[in-house]
Amino acid sequence: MFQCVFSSSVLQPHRTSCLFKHLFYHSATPASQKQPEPIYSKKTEIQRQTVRALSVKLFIFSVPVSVAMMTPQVITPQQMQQILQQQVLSPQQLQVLLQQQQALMLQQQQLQEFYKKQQEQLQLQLLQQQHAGKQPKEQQQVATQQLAFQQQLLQMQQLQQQHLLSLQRQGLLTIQPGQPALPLQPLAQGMIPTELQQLWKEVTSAHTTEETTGNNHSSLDLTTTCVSSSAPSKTSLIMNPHASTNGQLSAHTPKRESLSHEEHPHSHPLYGHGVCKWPGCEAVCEDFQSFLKHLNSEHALDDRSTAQCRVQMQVVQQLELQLAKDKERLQAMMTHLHVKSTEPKTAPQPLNLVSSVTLSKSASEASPQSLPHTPTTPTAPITPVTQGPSVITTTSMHTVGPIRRRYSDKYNVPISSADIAQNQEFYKNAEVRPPFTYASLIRQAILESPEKQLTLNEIYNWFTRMFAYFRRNAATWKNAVRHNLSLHKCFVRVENVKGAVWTVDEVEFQKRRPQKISGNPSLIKNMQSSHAYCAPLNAALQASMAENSIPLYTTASMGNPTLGNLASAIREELNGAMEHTNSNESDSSPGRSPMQAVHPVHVKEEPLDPEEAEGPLSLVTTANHSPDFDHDRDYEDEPVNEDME
DNA sequence: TAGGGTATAAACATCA
DNA sequence: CTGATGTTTATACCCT
Repeated sequence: MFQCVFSSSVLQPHRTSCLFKHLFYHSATPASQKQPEPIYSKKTEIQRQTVRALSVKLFIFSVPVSVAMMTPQVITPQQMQQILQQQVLSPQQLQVLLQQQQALMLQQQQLQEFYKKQQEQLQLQLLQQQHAGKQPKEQQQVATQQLAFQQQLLQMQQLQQQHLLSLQRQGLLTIQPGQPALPLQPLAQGMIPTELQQLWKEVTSAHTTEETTGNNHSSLDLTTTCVSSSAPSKTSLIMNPHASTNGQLSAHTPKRESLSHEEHPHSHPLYGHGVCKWPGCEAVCEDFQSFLKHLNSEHALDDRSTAQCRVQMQVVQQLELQLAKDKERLQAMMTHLHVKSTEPKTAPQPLNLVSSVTLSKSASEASPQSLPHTPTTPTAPITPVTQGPSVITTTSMHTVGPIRRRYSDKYNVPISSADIAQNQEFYKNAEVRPPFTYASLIRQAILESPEKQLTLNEIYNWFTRMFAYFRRNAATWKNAVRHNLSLHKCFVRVENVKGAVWTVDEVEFQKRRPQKISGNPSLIKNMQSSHAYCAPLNAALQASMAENSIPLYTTASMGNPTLGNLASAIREELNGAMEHTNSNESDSSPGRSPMQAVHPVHVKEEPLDPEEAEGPLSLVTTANHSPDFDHDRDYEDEPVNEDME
């Protein structure tokens, strides 16, 4: 029957997003034994993704990725996720890569130091020239030094290119020529902080005086402006060789071109979609030739270009700094957790860096039925086929049979936001037990209904529709559903014409969670930052994204179905919260239509289920979930005339 | 260790 | 009588 219902039912995915928010706290790996692995995997995975994202960004900023420049469309969060998820590396691989990266950064830093000195010297000389009159000889010297800069720059960029290529080879970066799926350039643009963009304008307009009047202040200003917290001593300059294609240094241009544009002779990191990508320029260039012309004329080696390069350098440095920090964190996490995780386990558990974050519905879609009956593989979900050799730690859990799942990690191991977003589709197709309590699911089902009320059978249907897992063991989970409906006071049975329906009494939530944040717009942020399950995202992805002015929600709203869902879910949650904050009267039973003769057969007075408590906007509060809400549920039947005829 | 929360199982009642 | 729907109790496990 349920199979039938499931297969024939019409999905209503538009409202399901909000479920996962609510239920998130209840998220837990229903494993019956404690498992450090999932913890390790999830957090480390996110950290790893952060490092990866930073690497990508870093390359975007520092190494022109020609292909990336060709696709100026806005990168979608999904694509970002793609970027983040595509590459699955073993910790060992990761370590090697990190070491490589660090070595490279070291080299780069040394070069930067060199540039800094050279630059200061150059500025000093320029100053002297201004005061003492221009001497052709010195000018030549300057030019020679600039030439040296260029060469050094080239070396550095070559190093980066090599590293990039090596990364690509190892699968860490998947920037493939002609792969429009990963338009990175917009990402890079999006990452430029707004202040930085402002800075570009300032530089563009006021560069000359700054650069000429103070040989040291200008760079400092730039530094402090765009890098608020990083070492301001770094005034080194990366000069784009292309900025120097104005003649005297043209000899280097082909060399560089050959580096990154062999395959795409007309692609240029500073040129994309007919627009000059020089920071702050965006001049329209019909073709590549005109672009080159523009480049040579407008972005020649002068003070302005120098200053702009400096700014770009700061951007790169900032990213490098962040990358280094995140790498460090990741290393520490891996080291720490690896040691820990191997301790309690009998068998050394491979690090599951492929967390559920990487779950894609593709796997489940591919063969949902072919999956072994694993009712107990909670959040160690069925891993997508795409995982390949990566290690999965289902850790013998999926053979335990239909045992009771324990949400041991309920408050400790948050599912990442990516999980939230992906869960919806994932659980729809994969027979993975959703890490949510029955009560939460029931509540969600009811709240998603147009009338905010469902019959028992409709609740059943919702379960089977939304979760492939509930296509099995119907007797078990249906019994549980009924049990929960009866047990929890927040579920109110009302009789209408058609029969009995179940509603959710949101008032009970309010009673229970007086500390709930009321509809404060900033709540979204708070929820994100403070809620346990959002922590990983904040700490890692969001940090790396938001700090670079990638507005999570803006991005989400740009079309990513997953993050978009999250955003909308939170919005929805907020709305629901507001709705029900001022709705002590109106919407205690949301779907209650006036015409329905409401006969709450069973008035349960105290909300008991903590799951319910996380009603709208209880994200934060639920994180501090205290189990003291469940008192006085009255088991004793109040003889309310139960007119269940 | 106790208490609370949840899942699971099952007995029982009611009703169409 | 049977199946669906509810209610209640018992038990186990996990977490705080």
